[in-house]
Amino acid sequence: MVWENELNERKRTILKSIIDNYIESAQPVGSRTIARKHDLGLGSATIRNEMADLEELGYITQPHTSAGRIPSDKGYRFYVDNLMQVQSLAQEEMMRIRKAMDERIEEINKLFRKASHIISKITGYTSVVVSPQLSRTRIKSIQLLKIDEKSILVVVVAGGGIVKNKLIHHDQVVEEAQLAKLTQAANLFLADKTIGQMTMPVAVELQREINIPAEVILAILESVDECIRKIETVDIYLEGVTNILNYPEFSDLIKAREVLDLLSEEDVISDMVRSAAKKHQVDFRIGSENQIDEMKDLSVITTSYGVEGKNVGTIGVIGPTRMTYGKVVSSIQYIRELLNKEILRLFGDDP
Amino acid sequence: MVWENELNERKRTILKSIIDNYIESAQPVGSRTIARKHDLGLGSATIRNEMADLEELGYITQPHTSAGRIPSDKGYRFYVDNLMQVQSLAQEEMMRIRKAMDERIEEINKLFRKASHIISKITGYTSVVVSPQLSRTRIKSIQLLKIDEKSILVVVVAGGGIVKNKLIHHDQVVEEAQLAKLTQAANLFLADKTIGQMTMPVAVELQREINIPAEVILAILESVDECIRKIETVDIYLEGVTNILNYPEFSDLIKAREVLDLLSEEDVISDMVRSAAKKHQVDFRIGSENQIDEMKDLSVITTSYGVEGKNVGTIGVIGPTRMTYGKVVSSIQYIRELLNKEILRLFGDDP
DNA sequence: TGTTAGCACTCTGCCTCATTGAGTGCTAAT
DNA sequence: ATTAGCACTCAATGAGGCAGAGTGCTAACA
Repeated sequence: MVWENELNERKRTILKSIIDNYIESAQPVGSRTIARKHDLGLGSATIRNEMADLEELGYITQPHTSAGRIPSDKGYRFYVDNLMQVQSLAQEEMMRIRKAMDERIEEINKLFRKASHIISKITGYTSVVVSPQLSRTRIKSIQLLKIDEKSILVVVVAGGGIVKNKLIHHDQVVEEAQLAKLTQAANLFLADKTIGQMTMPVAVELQREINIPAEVILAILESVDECIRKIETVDIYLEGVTNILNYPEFSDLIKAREVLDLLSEEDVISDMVRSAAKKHQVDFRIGSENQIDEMKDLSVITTSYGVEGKNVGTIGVIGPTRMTYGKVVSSIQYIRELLNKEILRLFGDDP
Repeated sequence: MVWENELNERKRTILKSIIDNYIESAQPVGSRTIARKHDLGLGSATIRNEMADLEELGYITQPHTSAGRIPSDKGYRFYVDNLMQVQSLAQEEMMRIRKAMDERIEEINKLFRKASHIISKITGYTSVVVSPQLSRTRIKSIQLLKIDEKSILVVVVAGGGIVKNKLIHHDQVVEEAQLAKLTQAANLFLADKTIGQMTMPVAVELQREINIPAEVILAILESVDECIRKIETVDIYLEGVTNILNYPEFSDLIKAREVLDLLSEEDVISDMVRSAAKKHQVDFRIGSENQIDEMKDLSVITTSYGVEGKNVGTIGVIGPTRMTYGKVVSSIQYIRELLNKEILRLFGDDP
């Protein structure tokens, strides 16, 4: 799509200057600014000519005749692919992040929230952390507990200290010993097939064997399934939504509202962030590259974290297309590493 | 504070007209408008004089010399206390609400979220539902489960189908039978005192009796306590935050941002909504009556729901001081009733 | 042939000024 | 006690003019 050699060295330098400048100032940048600031030994008129070319090729546009140029989505795309320098974090910032992440957090959801919070603080944009999707195979055990005469608690334990439960009520008599047997049966089954497959016929057989009413067994199975579904559901930790109000591109209230509304829909976010990123890579989705129309002025930067390919979640930053890409990339990478370390600590060498 | 008889009948009528008008139009209202719209058989000049009085008494203010009047917080206060008519919901709206609440929801948190959502939809403001705070006395039972050689799952069950759990890791050997004994002991204790009191000395005694290492016992106790804390923690369901952007009083981006930031802090919200409302009453906090400075342009309307005085939570609506108080009151009351019914269904006659 | 100085032109942003309209307060008449 | 009338105030609106930033084009230059 983008013809790699379409741009010679000089055009690239100029394009980079324009974008760097625009990212910083949010103002259309003109030929004189470039000529003065980064002295390339060129006069403004020359740069004007080059800019005319860049515009024709679609990398930059003019808001109106007598204004400077601003990058187009295509321009940003070329920038992140070829021109951008990853701007490493200041020592002081790294300290700050490490310090914040260092206090041992024992609950995984708090860890994610914290990570998300830090990202939004450090970048100044909106951040998303999506928890890893745990797969069905990682269920460790199932427990059934008699709470009182009429209720049974179903507990499903997965790797990484994740536990979900559901309380069910019934009006049959069920003995503790019977439950224990059923628990055993369920766990045996689990080693083998998925619980979802353990339906009617199996239930009937169990009923004969253990003598628990079929409807109770079914209710239990349903609850187990629900717990598993809950375990498989990813959580979304969104932080710093109001940050976008800081940027002039959203000083229009209508637009701002549109974006804020968008960000309050969880499914949109999870779509948004569904990263195409390969391991250890950072993925960019710039402006109109997002499917959703309301996002044409937003960019999303994502990367995935997690151990050993399985069990991966996503970190993302959402901001205006005019984003400090270089800075965000390094932030996101740094936090990914810290997050990986913490997860390894929490999940351990858990199968 | 407000001298009930400070205002004669005519002044009241005029004040009510001003406020009704202002709530609708968001424009300062002048004497002629009043004279024309609600014909009280009075000329505009008369009304002008009355308005001058009302201003002197502090019920209304002038944004600038030649503008109409707008209500002050004191004015609104008098309005909600003495003048406001509760504007009952349209048949069609009641239908809509009932329909939305009618689909049986089995999980209590989903119920709250839904209720909150409906409130914000129907009123057009931001809504909060705070879950009931369950008290320590309502803990039903404690369960300890051996998950594997190195981990124990602590489960605490409270009334109303609420269950919290925590997984702990250790590197001692603990037998299932020992755990069972400990479970028994803990539950006995629970009937009596609160778990929080079961500390070191008791732990030592138990250790001798059951022969579980003291540190494991302590870890378990700590987890139990944490679960109880979690049960006691209220959840906050906030919906429609971006609605405030619809109102002209927040068309200033700085202000809007301030408010949005405020609304994203959970503890502020829970403070905000901590209702002084007596049972079946609706409580208003208008503008500067809120302690927080950033809220001087916001009003909060709250009421409490829940069964039989115990187990109460709060419903609240947050909006500009220029709020459609009459409408909000009836919405909030209607939804409270539906919510109460649902809760009764879910919690049943649960002790 | 590539580069650049110079110039005419364009467009936005901002300032000022006048006008309009809504509303008030006061006074005098009813 | 009420109100018509009038002078006055102030915000909002829009027109006109100016300054500044930037462009495109042309012609001259190395």
